[in-house]
Amino acid sequence: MSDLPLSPKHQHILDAARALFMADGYGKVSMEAIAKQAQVSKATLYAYFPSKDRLFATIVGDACRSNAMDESSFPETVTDMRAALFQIGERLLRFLLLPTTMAIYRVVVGESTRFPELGEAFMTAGPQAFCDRFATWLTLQSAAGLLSIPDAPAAAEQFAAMLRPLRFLRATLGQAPPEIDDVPTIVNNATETFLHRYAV
Amino acid sequence: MSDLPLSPKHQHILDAARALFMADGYGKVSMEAIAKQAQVSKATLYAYFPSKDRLFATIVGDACRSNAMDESSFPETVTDMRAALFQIGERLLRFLLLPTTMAIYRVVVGESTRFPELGEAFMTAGPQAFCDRFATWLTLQSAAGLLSIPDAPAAAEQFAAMLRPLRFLRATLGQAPPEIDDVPTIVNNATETFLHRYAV
DNA sequence: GTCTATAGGCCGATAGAC
DNA sequence: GTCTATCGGCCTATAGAC
Repeated sequence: MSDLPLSPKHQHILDAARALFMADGYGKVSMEAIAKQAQVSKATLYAYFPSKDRLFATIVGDACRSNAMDESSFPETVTDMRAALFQIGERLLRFLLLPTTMAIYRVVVGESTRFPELGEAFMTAGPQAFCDRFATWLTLQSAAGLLSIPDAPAAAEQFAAMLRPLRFLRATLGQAPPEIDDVPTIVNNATETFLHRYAV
Repeated sequence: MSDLPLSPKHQHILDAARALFMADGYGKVSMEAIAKQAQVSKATLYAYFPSKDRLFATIVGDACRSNAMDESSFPETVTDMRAALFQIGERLLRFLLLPTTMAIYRVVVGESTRFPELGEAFMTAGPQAFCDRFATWLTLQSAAGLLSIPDAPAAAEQFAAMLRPLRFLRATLGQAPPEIDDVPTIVNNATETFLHRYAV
């Protein structure tokens, strides 16, 4: 949230902790490993962060708040609705498949019992924020006569959900190659189904 | 897999370990806690299972293989396609929302970096198995002229995906009440969209 | 502020009595 | 087979020197 300039050491610690926590979760990472990665001693580490819990919550909470799907992801003027939906879907799916995004999801799900507040921060800043913006955009298109949508939030969620087939779940579990070559196929299929339901 | 009769003590250990692992994941649960819960000593625990890793993998692997969505979930003769799809979807969604199912998913996702083989077992026995059966069923309906589906596996995945909107994600993160009253709404919406796309 | 060194505790796993 | 008792190690967190 705050963009105060942090000392280089502070930043190094944050970077090291982020890398390790995102790769291995909470339990597998020790404060000793973080100190080593950040090239400081454990005592210095504890001078900056009062506990492992706090450091973890800070890292993951911040990561949740850095969302790449803001308002600029939705075109203002639409001439070709199919192309517009495809563009939105492709951008979202590529964002969801980023290693960073997948890592955050894995960590939040895995530690949701230990840190329930992270689940809330993740939902609010991530999926919920996207669907809210998308639903607003859909309502505008519907009002402009370009779509016929009775329940915009539900429609937004359906579209987003269709971008996560088995292939996506496999990536979540770390079983898919990093480069996904069938993104267009998935997005096309979602767009097609969406338009069959909600086109005018 | 094997249905050999296990000794009561063996079963008690499995039950205790399952309850604890499913509730708190791998790292938070100690062998001491499992022994205490099963009312045996740690030494006895280690007489039955060689290590914590093995015990965990056994528990989660077995849980993945106990899948509630088998062939009987798909009606053989269909008179009302909308009703048939609704029935399949409702059964799947209610299964997905079971505390046990959610717990398995959380644990598998959270420990997928430590135990990659669990992710594979989960996918194969769970989502992949369902989508395979569902795609087969869809192909039959398509051949019978009741649906028009170019790509049955993709259609099956789309339908399953539409059953997991934000509300479902919230449940995954432990933020939703156990009783979900809007299951019919979600399933209805998915069925409707699916039929708009794939009805004859 | 930053280090080395260590306290203090919990955990996984085992030895040995019964 | 089952127990009690304990080892060895790693962890979080801190004290004290510089």
